[in-house]
Amino acid sequence: MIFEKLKDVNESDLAELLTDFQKIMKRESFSKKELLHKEGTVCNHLFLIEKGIARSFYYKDGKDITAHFAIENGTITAIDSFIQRKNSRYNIELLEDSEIISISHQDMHDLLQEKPQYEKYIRIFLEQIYIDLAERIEDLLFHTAKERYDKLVESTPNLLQRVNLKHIASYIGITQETLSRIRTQV
Amino acid sequence: MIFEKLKDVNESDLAELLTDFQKIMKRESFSKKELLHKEGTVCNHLFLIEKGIARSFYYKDGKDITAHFAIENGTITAIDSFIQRKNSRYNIELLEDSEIISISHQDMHDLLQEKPQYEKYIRIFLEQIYIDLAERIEDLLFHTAKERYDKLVESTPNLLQRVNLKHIASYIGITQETLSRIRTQV
DNA sequence: AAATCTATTTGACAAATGTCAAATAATGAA
DNA sequence: TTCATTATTTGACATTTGTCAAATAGATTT
Repeated sequence: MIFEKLKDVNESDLAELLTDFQKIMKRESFSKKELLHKEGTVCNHLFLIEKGIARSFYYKDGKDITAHFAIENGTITAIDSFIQRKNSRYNIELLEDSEIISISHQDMHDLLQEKPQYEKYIRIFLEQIYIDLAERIEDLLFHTAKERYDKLVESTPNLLQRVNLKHIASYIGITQETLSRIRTQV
Repeated sequence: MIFEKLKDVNESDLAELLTDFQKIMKRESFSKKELLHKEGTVCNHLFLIEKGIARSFYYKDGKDITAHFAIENGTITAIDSFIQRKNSRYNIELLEDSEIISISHQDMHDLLQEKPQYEKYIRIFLEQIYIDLAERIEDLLFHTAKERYDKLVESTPNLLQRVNLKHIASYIGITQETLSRIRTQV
């Protein structure tokens, strides 16, 4: 299932939506370290990870900060830019050789114009990612670095094997050294 | 303008939407300290603040944590519960005597069934609040407590005069004592 | 395998923030 | 106004996390 966030919606409606979305999806292979999106430009695509792993990141005081990871069946884009049509501060980078499906903003916009009944699913998608984000805020506010780390490991067990420690560290808002120390604690 | 987040959309479309939404809006007066929503129940309303101020909060290890403030023209709900139709961890409390407009989930659902063209506006609304939330995450991750405080003061200057320090402190993720010290620094 | 590059860990110390208790200030009720 | 309650500030100290430098471990290339 590609639109992971829509998995609970009515299946027959969804089938039609998928058919229409298939038409505007473009599948492509990319190598590790390639950028799907570069900062300073408007992000015109929503990416679905079919195989592989991607992260969005940006630079804060010269430091590379991971904002989001996406693995198989997940989605990623420079969300602020994709929504607001303004230049993005984010880069999107592949951390493994990957198979990526991309949907252009324009195509999606056109499809929604043509079939406004799909707005509902976009709305549901947004609701889901909003909830995810709200949970992340709670996490940052009310859990220690160790708790955040444990929670991430639990929710995405094999992320650690696939991603550098420094990316995990910046994602949970701590330095690499602190994360290293946390891991060795019993 | 009540739907603050929709202010950039096409005005003629919006006028019709507003007319329809007016029909499902209920205006009510509440006193300071009243709860618009109580934790442990499903939140069935979206609230618009016409006059006054509200906050959503919950308890973490016995401590009262503010998740969100809403002042005039803003919206508030127990968003996780409103979206997912499950019991909420949040309470919504009024911090002043207030005039509140409420929209029931059911009425909104029915209206969207009847006029699916409005889905688009809900989508835009969600996009906007998603961006707000994403900014809040960046804020928490990459700004010091003092920077977060200054930013809040700048974005909502009179919040301080209207809200207890402890609520501001928990909102920006620090203790009341730390906030008190931050404020006296030059 | 050796050399090189990259990732992770460790040490020593500094800075930021938290905790708990108490003092002071502000507010609201009698 | 006075008293009682609530809000804010301050002090002393503990804990968490950051910074910078160096050491070690692991991976990749030759």
